[in-house]
Amino acid sequence: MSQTVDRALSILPLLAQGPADLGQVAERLGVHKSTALRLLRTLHEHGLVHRQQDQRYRLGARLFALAQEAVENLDVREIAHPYLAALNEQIGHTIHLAVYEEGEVLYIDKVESRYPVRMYSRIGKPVAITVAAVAKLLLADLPEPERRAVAAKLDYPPYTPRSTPNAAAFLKELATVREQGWATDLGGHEESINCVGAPIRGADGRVVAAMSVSAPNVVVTAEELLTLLPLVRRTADDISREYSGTTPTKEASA
Amino acid sequence: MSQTVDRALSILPLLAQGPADLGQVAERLGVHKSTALRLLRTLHEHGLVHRQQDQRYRLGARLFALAQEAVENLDVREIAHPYLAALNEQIGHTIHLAVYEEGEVLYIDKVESRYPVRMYSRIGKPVAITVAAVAKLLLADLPEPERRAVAAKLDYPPYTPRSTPNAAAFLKELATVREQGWATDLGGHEESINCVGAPIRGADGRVVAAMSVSAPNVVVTAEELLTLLPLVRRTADDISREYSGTTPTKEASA
DNA sequence: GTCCAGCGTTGCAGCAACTGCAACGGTCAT
DNA sequence: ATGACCGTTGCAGTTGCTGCAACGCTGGAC
Repeated sequence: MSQTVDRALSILPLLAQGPADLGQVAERLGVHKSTALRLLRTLHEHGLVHRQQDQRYRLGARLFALAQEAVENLDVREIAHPYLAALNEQIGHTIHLAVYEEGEVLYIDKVESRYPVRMYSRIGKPVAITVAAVAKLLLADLPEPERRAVAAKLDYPPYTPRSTPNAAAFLKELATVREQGWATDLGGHEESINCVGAPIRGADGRVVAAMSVSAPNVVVTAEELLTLLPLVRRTADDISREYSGTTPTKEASA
Repeated sequence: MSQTVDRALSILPLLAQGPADLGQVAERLGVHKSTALRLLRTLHEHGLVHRQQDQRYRLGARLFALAQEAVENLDVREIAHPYLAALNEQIGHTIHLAVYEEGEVLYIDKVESRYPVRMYSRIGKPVAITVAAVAKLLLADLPEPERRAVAAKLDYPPYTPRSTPNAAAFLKELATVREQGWATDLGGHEESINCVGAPIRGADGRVVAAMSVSAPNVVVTAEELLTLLPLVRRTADDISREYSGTTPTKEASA
C-alpha cells in the first residue's frame, strides 16, 4: 500500500538469502541505485541491516533483539483465553491451559464447566504431572535428555488403577503423544474424570502450552469426549496460529 | 533518511513491547491515524506485523523467520556451537557466545547448564555491555576511536557495587582485557554471578566473537571459576583456529 | 605511473506518492 | 435507542520521494 515502505521491506527477504551489494539490491528491486541506497540507509539506521567490511549489506542483529523482545512480551494466556472461552461456550466442559516450567507443569488458565459438577483444580497449581493430558503434551516436546531426566525424577503416585505406574510407561506414553499430536487422561487422576488435550505451538514449532477439555463420566463417556478431539485440536491450532503471528492472508482459513 | 520508511520501521520496536491498536501507534508515531494505518498495512502485507483478533497489532511470524535466517548466516555461530556444547558437557555451566554490532553486544548462542536452547530463549538479547565479560572482550578489540566513542555514549548502570562505574574505568578495564587476552565479570551484573570469557579471532587476528562461562557463587566460587580459565581460553582458541582456517565465505552469492 | 572501469555517493528538478482532513459505518456500553 | 469510539475510505494539497547526471574513490590492466 505504501510504495516506499513496500520497496524497503522487500529488501529484507532479499538479504536473507545472503549478503548483497548496492547494485544487486537496486537491480532486484527494479529501482535506481540512489533510491536503493536511501532505503538501505534507512534500514541501516534502524539496525535491521548491517554493512560488512566489504560494504555489502546483510541482515542486522537488531532483528534478533526485536524477535526476542516480542517473544518475551507474548502472553499465551492472554491470546488463548478468548478461544478457550469460545470453546467452553460451545461444548460446556471445563477447559484448562497449562505451561511447563522448571520441571513442573502449571495451570495458567481455566474456564469452568457450565455443568454443576466441577473438578478441583486451581490456576497456578502444579498439575498431576504423570497423568494429566496437558502434562503429557508439554513433556513430550522436551529435548530428549531433559525429558528422560524429568521422567526419572518424578514420583508416580497411584491415584487410580489407570495412573501411569512408572518412568518407563510414562516415556512410552510420551512417545505416543508426540507421535499422534494429542493426549488423553482417561481416569488416570480421578476415576470418574476424563480429559483430552492438544498442544499449542510457537513460531519455531515448539510446544509452548497445552490445553485440555475435562469432563466427568456421569456427564459424558470417554468415547463421547473423544469425539470432541477434532474440535479441541482445531482450537489449539487456531491459538498456535495467533500466537506465532502467522498471517492467513489470501487463504481461506478452513 | 527516508521519512516514510523511517516511520514504518519505528513501529517495530514499538510493537515489540507489546500489542498496540491503531490509535496508540499513530499517537506514538506522531502522525495521523490514516497514515499509521497505511504503514501498518504495508508491514502487515510483508508479514512483519500480525493483526490479532481484537484488531490490535503485534509483530508477525515473518520477523521471526527473518531473524532465524539472519542468525543462520552468522557462520561463527555454526562453527562455535559444537565446541560450546562440548565444553558445557565437560564443566556443566552456562556458556554464552556474543558478537559486537553497531554499538551493541548481542548474545547469538547459549548452552544452558542442562540442555541446549534454541533461538527464542534468551538469544538476541542485548548484553549488559558495561559489565559482561563478553562485552569487554569485544569492545577491547575495537579500533581506538570507535572504542572511545562507544564508551563515551554508554550508560553505566550500577547493577551492583562492583559494576563498572564510568567510561574512564571502563576504558581502563578494556585495556587490561586487551593486554591479558581474557576477561571476567565478578558480580558486576548480578551479585551472585561470576563469568570468565575469552575472545574468538578471525584470520586477521581481529576479535569476531566472544564466549564466556557463567556460574552462580553458590555452585562455584570466583576462584574456582578462574581455574577453568585455561580450558575456556583453549576452547576459544580451538574455535578461532577452525573459524579462521576454513574460510568458506565470500563466494556464496549469485 | 597512467588510464579506464566500476561502485558508492551527492545535489537537484520534477512530479508521483504520501499526508492529513473530514466523513462514513461498525461495535460496544450506557 | 443513543452516543461515543475506533477503524476505514476518498480526496485535494503538497511533501518528500524518485531518477538523472555528475563526482570521487578504488582497484586492475597495461
